[in-house]
Amino acid sequence: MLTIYNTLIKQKAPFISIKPGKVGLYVCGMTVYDYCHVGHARVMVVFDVVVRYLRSIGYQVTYVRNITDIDDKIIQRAKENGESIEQLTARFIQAMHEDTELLGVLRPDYEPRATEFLPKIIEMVQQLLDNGYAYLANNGDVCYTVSRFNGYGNLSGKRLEELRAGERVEVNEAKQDPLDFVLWKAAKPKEPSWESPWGPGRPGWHIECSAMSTTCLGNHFDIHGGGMDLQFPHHENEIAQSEGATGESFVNVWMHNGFVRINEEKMSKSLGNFFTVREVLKQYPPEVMRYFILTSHYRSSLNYSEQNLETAQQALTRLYTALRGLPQTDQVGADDSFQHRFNLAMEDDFNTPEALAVLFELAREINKIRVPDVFTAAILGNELRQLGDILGLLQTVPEVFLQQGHHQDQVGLAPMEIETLIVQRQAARARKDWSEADRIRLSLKTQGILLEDGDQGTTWRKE
RNA sequence: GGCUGAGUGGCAGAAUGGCUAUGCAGCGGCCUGCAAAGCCGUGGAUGUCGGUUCGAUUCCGGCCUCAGCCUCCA
Repeated sequence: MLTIYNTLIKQKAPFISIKPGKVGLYVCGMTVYDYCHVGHARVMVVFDVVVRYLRSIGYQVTYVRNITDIDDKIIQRAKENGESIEQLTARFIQAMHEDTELLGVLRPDYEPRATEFLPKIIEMVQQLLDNGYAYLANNGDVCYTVSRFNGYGNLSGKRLEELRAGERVEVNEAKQDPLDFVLWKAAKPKEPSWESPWGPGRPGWHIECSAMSTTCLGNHFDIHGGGMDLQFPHHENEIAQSEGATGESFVNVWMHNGFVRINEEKMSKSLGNFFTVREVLKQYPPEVMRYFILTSHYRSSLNYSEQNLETAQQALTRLYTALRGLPQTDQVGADDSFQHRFNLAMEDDFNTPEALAVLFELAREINKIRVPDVFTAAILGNELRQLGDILGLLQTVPEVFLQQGHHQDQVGLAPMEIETLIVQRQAARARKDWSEADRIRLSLKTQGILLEDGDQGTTWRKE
């Protein structure tokens, strides 16, 4: 039985989908004005694993991950760059697709963009006005009346009085209550705008997600996900808007992933301490980054460091080493104890560190049995690949992974040259010229190439 | 200030009211021409002070420390 931690009730609970066998999942994607950083990568990878796992246990998942392509930051960045908003967002959407593809993140079933949903957004704002949850402020904005919505603060565990007591609530004279938030912003000169019953303007920050999610998945759907920082106010406001407009319950399960940290501090745009995905991928294979993300539970924080990526590389090397040189087979083993334990880990709120531990035990079993019984080892290898696939790992040809090396931009010897040296060294070994054999091995090692003499001859890999 | 979460071996990171996580690193052995990889074995941990209990790292309470949210942020 799959259990998922639900932020709404602050505990794990058995997952029961609204429609049997089907899951509607919406994840807040990116605001596209810059490259993906490691924090974005974490959201993408974590929910990719959620989708893969749900599908692996038989659910038909409709996965929606939006793109926010209109907001203050985008407008500002486009202005700074002297390019149009369309050019800017197109560029970063393209970049995001490149990054996620490298990371092995499957495309969502729908990838709606805010600017494609203006009619729906306007309709929802009108519904909120009609239902008495919103008002037209004297500056032309349409604002949400937070105090009218029962249960505001349930998701983030905040109470209205506490929020009011906070010193950091923005002051805006047009709002009846400082906590009210903007649904529709009246256009300022030279800003992009759309026609609406309240004059030209553009959507507020939260409404686009309400519009996109309910359109793609219906007014009431199963799971909504995103980073912890979206819990408040973004998701809190989404609930207020959606339920206020539709009159229906919005989402059953809210999932929030933890942050990526650097030196015990949140990685974020505003702190400027972020690494972009493409920066990191210059140094490490994408699968290493993916593995690194999955080494901690999705709700925990994940500390970004070179050392942790190194360790990830080594760990993945161990798994690929077990897979290396196994004969091809389609056979499935009779013993499914590894599979069972893997599933126990995953159904416990997607416990990927525990699931990875099972993978290593499987690898040990393969290494143990491969000499006496290579056939059984091959079957176990299949299982390892299959389980790895649920995590989006281990789908590379082992030789390719092991020989691609550490740093992608590193120029080294061509494989042909390495093979030639290996042949020369074999000859030296055959005539017991150990010093020559060791010289070749050492000279390759200084170039990051490790030679390993095995039963089947000498193989090489990069350090 | 309010609220939330966390503190596990050298590092990373799970789990658990009593029994071996796992990976990397260390140590010993096997294997190897020597290595590497692999296998076997091994050392080493639960912030702190109390409480509950036959027994707590695990449950409860205080304290300390850290992070996050309360403002744009995945």
